[in-house]
Amino acid sequence: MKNYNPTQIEERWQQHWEKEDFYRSEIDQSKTKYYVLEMFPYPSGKLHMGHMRVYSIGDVLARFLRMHGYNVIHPMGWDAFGLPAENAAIEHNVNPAEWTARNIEHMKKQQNRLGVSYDWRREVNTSAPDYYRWSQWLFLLMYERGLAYKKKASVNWCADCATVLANEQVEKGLCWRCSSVVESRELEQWFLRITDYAERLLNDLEQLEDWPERVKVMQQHWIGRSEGAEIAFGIKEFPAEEIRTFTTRPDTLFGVTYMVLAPEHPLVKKLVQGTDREKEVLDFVSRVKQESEIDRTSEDAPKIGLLTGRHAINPINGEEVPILVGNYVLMAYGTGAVMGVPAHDHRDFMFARKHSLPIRVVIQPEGEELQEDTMQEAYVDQGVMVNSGSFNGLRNDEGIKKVTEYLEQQGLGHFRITYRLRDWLISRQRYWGAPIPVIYCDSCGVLAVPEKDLPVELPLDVELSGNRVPGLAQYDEFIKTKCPSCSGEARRETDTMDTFICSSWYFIRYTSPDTKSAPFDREKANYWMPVDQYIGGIEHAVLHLLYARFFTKVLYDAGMIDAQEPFSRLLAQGMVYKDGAKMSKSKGNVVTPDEIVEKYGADTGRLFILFASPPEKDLDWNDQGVEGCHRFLRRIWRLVQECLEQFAAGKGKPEMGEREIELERNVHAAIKKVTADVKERFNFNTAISAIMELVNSIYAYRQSENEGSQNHQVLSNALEKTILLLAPFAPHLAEESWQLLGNKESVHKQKWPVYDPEKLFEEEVEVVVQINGKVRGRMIVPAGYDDEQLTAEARKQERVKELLEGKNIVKVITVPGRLVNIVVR
RNA sequence: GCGAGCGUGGCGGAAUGGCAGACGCGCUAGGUUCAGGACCUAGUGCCCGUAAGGGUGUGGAGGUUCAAAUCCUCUCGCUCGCACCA
Repeated sequence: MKNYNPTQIEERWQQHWEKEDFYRSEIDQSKTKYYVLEMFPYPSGKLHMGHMRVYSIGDVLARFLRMHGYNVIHPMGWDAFGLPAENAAIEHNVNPAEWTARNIEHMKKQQNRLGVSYDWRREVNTSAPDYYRWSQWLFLLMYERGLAYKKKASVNWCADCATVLANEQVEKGLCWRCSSVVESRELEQWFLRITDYAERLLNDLEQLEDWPERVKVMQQHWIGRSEGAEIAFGIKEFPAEEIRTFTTRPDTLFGVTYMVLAPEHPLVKKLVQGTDREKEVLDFVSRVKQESEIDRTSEDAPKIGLLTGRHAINPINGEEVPILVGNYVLMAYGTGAVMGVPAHDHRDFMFARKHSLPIRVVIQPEGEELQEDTMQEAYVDQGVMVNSGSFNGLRNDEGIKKVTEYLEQQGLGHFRITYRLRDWLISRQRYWGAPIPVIYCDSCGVLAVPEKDLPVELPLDVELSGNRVPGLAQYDEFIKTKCPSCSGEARRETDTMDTFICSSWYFIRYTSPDTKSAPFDREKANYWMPVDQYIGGIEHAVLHLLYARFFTKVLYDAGMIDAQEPFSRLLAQGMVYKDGAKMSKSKGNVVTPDEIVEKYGADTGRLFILFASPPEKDLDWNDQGVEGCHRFLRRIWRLVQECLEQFAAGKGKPEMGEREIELERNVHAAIKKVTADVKERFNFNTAISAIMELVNSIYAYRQSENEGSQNHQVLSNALEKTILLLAPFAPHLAEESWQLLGNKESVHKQKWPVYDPEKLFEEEVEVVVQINGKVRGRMIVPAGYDDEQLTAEARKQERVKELLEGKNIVKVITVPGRLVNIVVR
């Protein structure tokens, strides 16, 4: 008997599949399409277990759905631009382009060794000019549609990465990549107007029924919609000016006892100019501006405020209240000015107590009387309006509406919706990215690069001395250009685009990767899109997944695509851990896909990764668990070998006895279970255990009869069905076994087996007998027994008779085929 | 603080109102092999018991139900996300 030699088998089939272009996908209107997509990787050159997990999940689905007759598209590509390539380039003294190309080549080999069924003809590489010309083209589309603009603003700056970052790329005040503290800087930068899409990005989350709730909640929170009112306060000392403030609680307007401006607020300077407050206030402002995001926004940072000496006029009652400048007010949210209502807002309360500002209760809870001087905390809940002039006695939720309506009539305010989401800052002061296709001309101003001049190519002969690749601002050749309007001398924009732009549309490019005249072919895109099943890490919940949704909506508005959402279903796969910790070099607990493939084969690795845990949960790598899966595959191998010898040696028997019927039943039960687990729940772990149980039962059958008295037909059918069920999980072993069993066509071109409900029928079933809900016995009865027959049978049981002695039966509950519960007193 | 999720043997995990612990790992015993970490068989939640059997058991406390890991209320613990957003 031949030994199971995964390396040999896997290599042979991989070559075969590659040669045959086995997994190519073409438009076929007669079939239902299914788009399976795993998030494309950054080509670091090293495949890790997280990759192996996501590809294994995607590949099982792709193979499973193909066997179901779907027209499956399953592409792969490279998120190739970005900072790490630059850093690696310096470290290894190679050009980023070369470094990236080399990594892609290597990683592709690693992926292929896993036996993943990609259609490589659709491969995309975001750093290739024929891809990024379309990223640039899409930028220009945004520009034309008024969605790309340049403005000077306070932006996030990471000194370590030497570039600015989008808000989504700052986590708790730290750079998402290198974790250094992010500073704020005033810079002129390019932005995309994602805030124009805030409402749709929020509302359409509802359509995404098959997205994990937590991802939707994260996006919801990130968009951060609040309803309220914008209210204009006058300024006593400057009658021509006003301070606009946003509040969600216009019902508390009578409770305003002060006004606070953000340090960056444009009026601050004017308010204090020439007064004795000027120096102190401006010093404070410049001090706060220097603080890092993390210091300034942490909740335990003290709330500091300074009086400006000026006064705001409350539009509802004409009251004058002091204006302060406070470090906790953010210029970027609302209007950069907050009306202080200490009685009904936690922060205002703390701030007022600290700075001895007055507190006035204007909402009274029912059955309670709040006292300003004894209150321990703000009252933020529902109540009745008091101290509020003609609004007294109104419930405060009514008051929100009534006060705003009143202000609206008076021209002093209006309803307003504010979002936490801010426009997407896309300029990057780095080399390895798609250049922003913009030209500056002294006489004509800011100009888009004409479409015919795309792509604006990156210069490839870069200087590799120093500690970073010089940005495009260092290449005179690149900068110097002609103005497309007046043909005079002009300068190119030297910033490149955020790599998240490149990954915001790659899934559409896959549908028509060779299209030369547009970013994608409309018809092809509309056939394949949207992605039916997207699989990737949760870390992109508000980065890539929000940006890609935004891009898709813009393309929809531009009439380029019919889909309004890019990803119908999303599976956020869990992380891979070992010994309870993330795999890392410093902990010495790294296991790589390469070692696993070498030692056990790809089939074993895939099987373990899918078996160890459901896909959305974290997975703890366990070497012994891998051994177990390897043993299982060997067990199948041996079974196939032994059966082949047996089939060759004799005929077996034709009769269908009890054991044969049982084996058939197990086959059909396994088909049912595996199908449901994969299709409906993505529970690959239980699907695999069902296959294991089937294999166990085949072994049991063979053990129970000597070789001559086994039914070869039943046995070989069981074996074939096992192999078909195994095919998506262990594609190489399944293919090899399938062919050994005498089949000519590939196992991966077969129809998925269908179970026969009649074969599942059991003539006799075991039924549990309970007394007062406790299991007291079991009995084997004909499957068709009804309630009465079951009850009668249960009462015949010796043990039951004993326990019923001297007891009154209150009632009997039966669940046919399952249990009888006798309730006694 | 707000939001989401989770809590089941020695371990990964099954069971979504009906036999808790499928399947796998580990462990124990026996068999087999020249030998083995290979293979086969049996056992394996905990407690009492030689056994039959009994008790107990899904973080904790209560409740609904003939029946609860599963539904409800409270509570404890852990993980993740957001966090001065006016």
